[in-house]
Amino acid sequence: MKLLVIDGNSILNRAFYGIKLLSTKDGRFTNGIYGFMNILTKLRDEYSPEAVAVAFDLKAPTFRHKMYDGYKAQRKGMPPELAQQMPVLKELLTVLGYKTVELEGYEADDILGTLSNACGSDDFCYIATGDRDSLQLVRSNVNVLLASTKMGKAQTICYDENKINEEYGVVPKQLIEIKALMGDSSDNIPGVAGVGQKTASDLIARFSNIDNIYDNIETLDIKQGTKDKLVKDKEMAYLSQKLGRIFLEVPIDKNPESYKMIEADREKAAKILASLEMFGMIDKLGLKADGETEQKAKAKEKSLLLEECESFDDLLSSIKESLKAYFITEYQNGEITDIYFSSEAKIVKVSNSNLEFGSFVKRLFEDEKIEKYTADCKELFKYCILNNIKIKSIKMDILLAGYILNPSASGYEPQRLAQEYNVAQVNVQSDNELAKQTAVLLPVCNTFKTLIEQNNQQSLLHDIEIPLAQVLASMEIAGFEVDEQGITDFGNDLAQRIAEIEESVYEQVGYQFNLNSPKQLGEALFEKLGLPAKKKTKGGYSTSADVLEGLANMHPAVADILEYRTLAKLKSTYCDGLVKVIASDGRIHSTFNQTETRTGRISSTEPNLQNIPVRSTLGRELRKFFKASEGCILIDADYSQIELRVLADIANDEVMQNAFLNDDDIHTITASQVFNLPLSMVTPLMRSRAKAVNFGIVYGIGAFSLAKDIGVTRAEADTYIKGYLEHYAGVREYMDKVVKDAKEDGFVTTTFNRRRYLPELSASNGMLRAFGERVARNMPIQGTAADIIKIAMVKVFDRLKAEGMKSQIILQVHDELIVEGPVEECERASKILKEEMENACSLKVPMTVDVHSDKTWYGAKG
DNA sequence: ACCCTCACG
DNA sequence: ACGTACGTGAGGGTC
Repeated sequence: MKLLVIDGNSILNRAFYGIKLLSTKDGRFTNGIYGFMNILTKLRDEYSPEAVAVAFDLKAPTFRHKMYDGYKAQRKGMPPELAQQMPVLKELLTVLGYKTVELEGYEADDILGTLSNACGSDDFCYIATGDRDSLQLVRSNVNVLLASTKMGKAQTICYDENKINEEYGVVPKQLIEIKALMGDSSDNIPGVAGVGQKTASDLIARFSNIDNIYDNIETLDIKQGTKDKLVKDKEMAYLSQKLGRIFLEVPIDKNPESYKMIEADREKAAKILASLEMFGMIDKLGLKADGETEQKAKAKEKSLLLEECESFDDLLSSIKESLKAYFITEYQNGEITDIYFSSEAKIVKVSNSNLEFGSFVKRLFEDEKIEKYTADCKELFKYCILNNIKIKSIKMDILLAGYILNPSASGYEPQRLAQEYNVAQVNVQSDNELAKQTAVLLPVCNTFKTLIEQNNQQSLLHDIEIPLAQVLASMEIAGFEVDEQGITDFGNDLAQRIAEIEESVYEQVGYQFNLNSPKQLGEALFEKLGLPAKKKTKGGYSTSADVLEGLANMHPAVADILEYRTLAKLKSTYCDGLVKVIASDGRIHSTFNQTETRTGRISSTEPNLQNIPVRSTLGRELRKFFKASEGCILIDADYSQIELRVLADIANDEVMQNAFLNDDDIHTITASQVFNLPLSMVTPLMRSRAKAVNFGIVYGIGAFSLAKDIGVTRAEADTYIKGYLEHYAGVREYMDKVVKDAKEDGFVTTTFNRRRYLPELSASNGMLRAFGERVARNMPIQGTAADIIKIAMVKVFDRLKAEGMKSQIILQVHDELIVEGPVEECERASKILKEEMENACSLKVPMTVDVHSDKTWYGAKG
């Protein structure tokens, strides 16, 4: 009989801490159960046990507590987020046909020991745990599968007798003796004071056990100091031995046969998993076939056929009957290879195999009466723009809708969405991946339509995100012209200066090392040069710029290192990095991701054009190489203080609104409020501190961080914040209310109904909860600003098109739009930008936009 | 794969 | 006692 015994508490703990907090929409935490089931299925697949027992600890004190008051004394109980998952896990395991074992007065360890001990020579026992204590149980037919989360990835290492000898140099039973001497701080087992892992292992390797040591202590060849320690704590050593020895005779059913898995109650198991929103797990455990809900049972009858399209005309007329086209498109090198259409009855694959295909696509896409339901319309728009097709009536994009419904999801593939939203599964009689994705399109579209309406997010989807996808598509196609030679030359100049600095640093430190390695740099600065190390990171010394700045006047090498860092960053990321991605048209075509950020902003990758240097004089130079093409000009339009204006609006703070209505300088006004002085007495320093407070407020602020940011004491920072909230009473009220509402609702929203769920708010971990609260305060502000510029982008795009202009948006940087167009359109385009951006929506304060134009980005950026 | 650092709003 | 502002992406080092 092959038996698998699992330390339930230990594995659940590993699972819980191994992955980030997951919760259902109504706030029940599930990450522990999720991780546990993953580990369990992995073990089951890998070791195919015939019987499985899952052992649990109970809260009640054990025989060890009676033996020693201090046992596990300082150990904290499990956090409620984990505790609440425990009964659910036990029930789930039971309905899945696994035996759970627990007994008052004993730990899970003792149950593992008892069951493994009961295994005879015909049996083999695997013990799965995350606790090294169980290694003492290993023998010829008992192995321990030790779960660990090395490198963030869950893995199990199998320990047999050899492996233990390799690692500890002793036989498994001697591990008890080692623990007797060294103790176990996590269980509060004392051991012998002053004897640690190393000494304990050496002693046991030489003398086998503590009896041998204590019986012959006078004559043994041990250092006198160690001997004294051993003698002094002899009693503790024997107590620790007792506490550390796993008990092998727990009064439970010891017959391995009794733990054979029984038939799972599939329906119940599927129901539990569904209530935990673990639809993927239902699949993984194969619970679907006869475990569906009624809805799914209906769908089960559906198993669609995959057919090749034979006649474009026939397909088109059948689509015209319903006036709805559900399809997913596959591309290669900008060309469509296949389109998969789904209907209630079948999946039809249309291949781009002959000349008729182009006209079929055009007839379909341009037909306003045919509603399009699809996934990833940005790619579709790109294709249409490149092929001069005016696509109309996109009614649904489940990628964008999925993002709108939950911007924190880890992916938006159709099948994943189908699972996550418990949509009826539709089978396809084919292994074709896209056909499978297409099969769920129709039901997902139907579900999403309802959900989007329930959340009142129709406008967000239809008026903002779907139209925006076309704008982003055109921006990606347009790209941004750069001066390749200019960047290369700039990079070469940097390289020269970098080499000089490198040389100088090596000379000052006294040896060569890799300046790019924070580890080696830390050693050089804090060990070789002996500079005082203030901050530490997980890996060692922190060498970040703010630490180095504090050391700059203590050693001349520090300033060199700071300069090296700046130049190396410019060279590698911006010179080398950008030159690498210049396309054959001399332009850089970034990808704009519309479903990446949790706040509603877009992001830019390969390359990221949203973080081109601007703050430093030298870095800013790079923008001289971003230029308008021949005969064209760049127009840069950016919102002034958009986030604070949004805050003034949604917090309904009259003081702040008045400042914007009067077109006052907001930071100066804030300074006069915070420092309680007339405007005329605000100094530049006060203004800059007030500016930091304004930023801080938007981010959800803490006095500590503000103090660090502007270099004042924590108490001073605290007075600033207090003063701020006193004068901006509306802001104070908003900040409290938004957190309170978020705790009730489980999510926050922007003015345009974009949502972000915040399970962190119900965490018991104070840090995590505080994070949730800051996010609750920040997301509506950052998100509303993101919504506003998206609206503006759509309006600008439509206007430029409607007026037949050649000018087009080529980049967005969160509060800034860059348009490229013929010089002669400059004036008109500038006006359009300003108008549409300022009037994208109406807030209780004006939104002002600054517009500049120039041949290069450097010049156009005001 | 993850950490550290640093570029942007 | 501990860690500490929101949102991103990229490059280089380290394990």
